[in-house]
Amino acid sequence: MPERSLARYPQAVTDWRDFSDDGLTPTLRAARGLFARNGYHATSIRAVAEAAGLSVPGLYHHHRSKQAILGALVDATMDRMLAHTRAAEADSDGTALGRFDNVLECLLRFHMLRRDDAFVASTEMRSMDDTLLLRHIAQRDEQQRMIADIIAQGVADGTFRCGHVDDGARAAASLCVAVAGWYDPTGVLTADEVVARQLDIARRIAGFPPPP
Amino acid sequence: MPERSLARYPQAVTDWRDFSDDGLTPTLRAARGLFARNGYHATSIRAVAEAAGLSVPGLYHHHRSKQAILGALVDATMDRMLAHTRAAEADSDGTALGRFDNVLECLLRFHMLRRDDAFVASTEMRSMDDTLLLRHIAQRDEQQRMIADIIAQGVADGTFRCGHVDDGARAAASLCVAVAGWYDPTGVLTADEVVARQLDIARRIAGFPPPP
Amino acid sequence: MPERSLARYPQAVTDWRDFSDDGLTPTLRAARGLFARNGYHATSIRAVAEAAGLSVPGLYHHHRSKQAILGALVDATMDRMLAHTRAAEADSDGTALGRFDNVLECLLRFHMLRRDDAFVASTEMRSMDDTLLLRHIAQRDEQQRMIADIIAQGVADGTFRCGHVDDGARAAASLCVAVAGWYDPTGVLTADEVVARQLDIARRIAGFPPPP
Amino acid sequence: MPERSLARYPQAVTDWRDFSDDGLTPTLRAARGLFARNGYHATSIRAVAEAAGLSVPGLYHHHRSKQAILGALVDATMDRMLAHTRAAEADSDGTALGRFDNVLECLLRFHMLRRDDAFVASTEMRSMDDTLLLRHIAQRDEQQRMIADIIAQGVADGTFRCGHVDDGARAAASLCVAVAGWYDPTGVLTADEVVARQLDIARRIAGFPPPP
DNA sequence: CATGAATGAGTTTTCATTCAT
DNA sequence: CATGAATGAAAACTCATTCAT
Repeated sequence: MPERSLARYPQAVTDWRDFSDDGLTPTLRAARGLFARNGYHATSIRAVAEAAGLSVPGLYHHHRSKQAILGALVDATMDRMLAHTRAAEADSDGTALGRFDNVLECLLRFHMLRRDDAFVASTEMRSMDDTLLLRHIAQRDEQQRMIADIIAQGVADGTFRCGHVDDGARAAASLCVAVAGWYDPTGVLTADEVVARQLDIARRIAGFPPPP
Repeated sequence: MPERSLARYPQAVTDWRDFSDDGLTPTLRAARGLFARNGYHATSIRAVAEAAGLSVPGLYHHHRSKQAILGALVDATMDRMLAHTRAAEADSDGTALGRFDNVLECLLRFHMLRRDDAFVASTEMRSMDDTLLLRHIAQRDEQQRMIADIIAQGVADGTFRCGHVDDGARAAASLCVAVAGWYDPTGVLTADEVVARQLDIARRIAGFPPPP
Repeated sequence: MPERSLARYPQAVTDWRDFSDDGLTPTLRAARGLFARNGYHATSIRAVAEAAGLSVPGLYHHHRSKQAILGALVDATMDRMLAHTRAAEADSDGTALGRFDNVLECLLRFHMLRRDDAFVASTEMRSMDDTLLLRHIAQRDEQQRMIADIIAQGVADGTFRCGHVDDGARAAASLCVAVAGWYDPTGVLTADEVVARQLDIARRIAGFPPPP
Repeated sequence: MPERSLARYPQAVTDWRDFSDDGLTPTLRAARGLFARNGYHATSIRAVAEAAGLSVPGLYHHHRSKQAILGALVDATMDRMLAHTRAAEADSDGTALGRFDNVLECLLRFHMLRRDDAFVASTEMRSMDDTLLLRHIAQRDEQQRMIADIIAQGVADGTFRCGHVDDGARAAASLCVAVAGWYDPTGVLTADEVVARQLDIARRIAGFPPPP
């Protein structure tokens, strides 16, 4: 049974830094690559089937429509993102800075290592039907609320200085999302170095260290 | 003759804060709206013609292809963005902070007031043919270099503290681009308030004020 | 073994007015309903399987093709129609009017009570392959010849007055067939009342009572 | 402009016996033939286009969907049928028998000479969408009411004897409709002879001449 | 510039049917 | 018989584009 359908919530995250297994079926992997490179509407179902090594009706055996493929992809992506960032937060020391660093590092790695998945999820919002879009937005907002909560803790205890917590959280999240658009795994910088640099920027967005 | 084609470089910018006139033909205005809402590939040439109040052959009288419409739109957008940010910089007091504030405020206003234009230009890169894409990237990079130069000046004279100038410039530029994705002109905050908040975040990205 | 395949000729008819048991397998019952409502070509084999509570390969276990399903349905319908009308005739007093009334009443009840079966058989002639079509036409013609013989007897002995016996037989048969298209078992008239009214019309078609 | 779209109501009928001009566009003529021979669902839009000498998109230039083609065909058919039967009635001497003979003769000729049109309209009711079906049924019912009115007049003045006027009208109309299913213009009988025989049957259905 | 007509190549989706297990 | 997977062929329909008038 090669195309096991994804459970909505993946098994427990053991290492929140590990994104080596994408957990996707061949079909979704094929769709992800094509959607990322050409866009949803510029990708034909024929091309997806071909890339997945299936005939067109074979593909429809697994997914009832092109939109359903996008849905499965986006759901898997957002589920994984939330599951990992939650694990990262749980793995922290509980301080504002500790939580912030873990969650932001996790988000950065996710957008670097699951580049195409993340790119599709953030780029194809216009291509999602209403129910999928609502689900996606809800999870995106949940992610930002998580960051906002952390910043608020830091502002309260003096770790951060940030006038508008929600704006800061959005900017920090956007910073991570943007990484999926330019990060090149074959580039000169190591992944760790990229993470360090972007995390430094994220900290400044949150107002760390606070000026005197 | 309602559809005067755009000169490649618009007339001199008299007020870099003023984006009230988009300088677009009805056709480009129609295409912009549809491309922004539905995406390039999900927009048919017929829909553009209809929204522009033209017949299909009439539309082809003005633009030789669908791609040429995207090209004209993107070119106009990037030309205007660069022209305004250059004017904003020239209008500054020449200090690093003065140049930074003017350029970033200009970029923010551009992405807020020319929302759809900016959104299409940044979203439809995958839909651009090679020559258009190169042109677009060159102008985007020029814009980022401009910011990087300013940050570098500030780092040199102690105004900013920023370990990696290029990363900072990209993050600041991305911050502005992201605004086009969420800014709602009918929202509760005034445009000036949004600009102030985002400019504050941009300054922190550049490392201002520098911690002791 | 729920899906016993039909013998070509059903067991002897004990009561020619009784159509309570259609003698169909679940598959044929499902197909009949869908063919009647949507038509043969608008009905998918998957829909038939689902309505029959079978899997698609399970359905193919019983019938070698979609066409074979139609064939089994039409054959069963025509066999039953002929068997019942023959029984009705045999049950008569042998006079022209007695034979006519019995046969026509039987035909009318058949088209009312086996509505969908009759409707499919008469409506889907265009969907039958050559051999099935020939079989169907042969049985339909046999039915009409039966009526024509009866009318001819009545014309000969003065019971009926009908210039063109074959035309009359066809018109009488068509009258019955048409009933399957409009009869509503939930309507205000009882089945017996409908039979009486239509039989009256059929008699007039045959020229009974003859004008002086 | 080869494909003039049909006005909903054809020009005034000058000779209600004349059905030589079908007033159809080449597309509708092609569709009519294929729908009549193979049925709506068994006819592909490709086949219609080919038979009409058009490419597939060329066909869609004239009709927005396959259903719209059926609609145009059925509407034209029913409009023509009603227009001619009204003209036939108006052309009568006003007596019940005169009206009846004219209207029924007209209906018979229509179903003989516009065989395929009539056959499609009566056979493809299951393939019509709701609005088209309602329109079709309304016109069919109007036709039957016309016949019922005439029979009622004849029953009132003693010309006809018919216990249930509506049943008689339906049977008479069905008789005509059935003709489209079996009439063969190349057969041995002349059209006039067929009309005469069937009209004779129709009169008997209405109860003419009344038995003493 | 509008109208009207046209088209090759493409789109997403469904069909009847088969086969291994 | 069910499940699950598969497929060639075809379905209805749309695309960007062109051309004559």
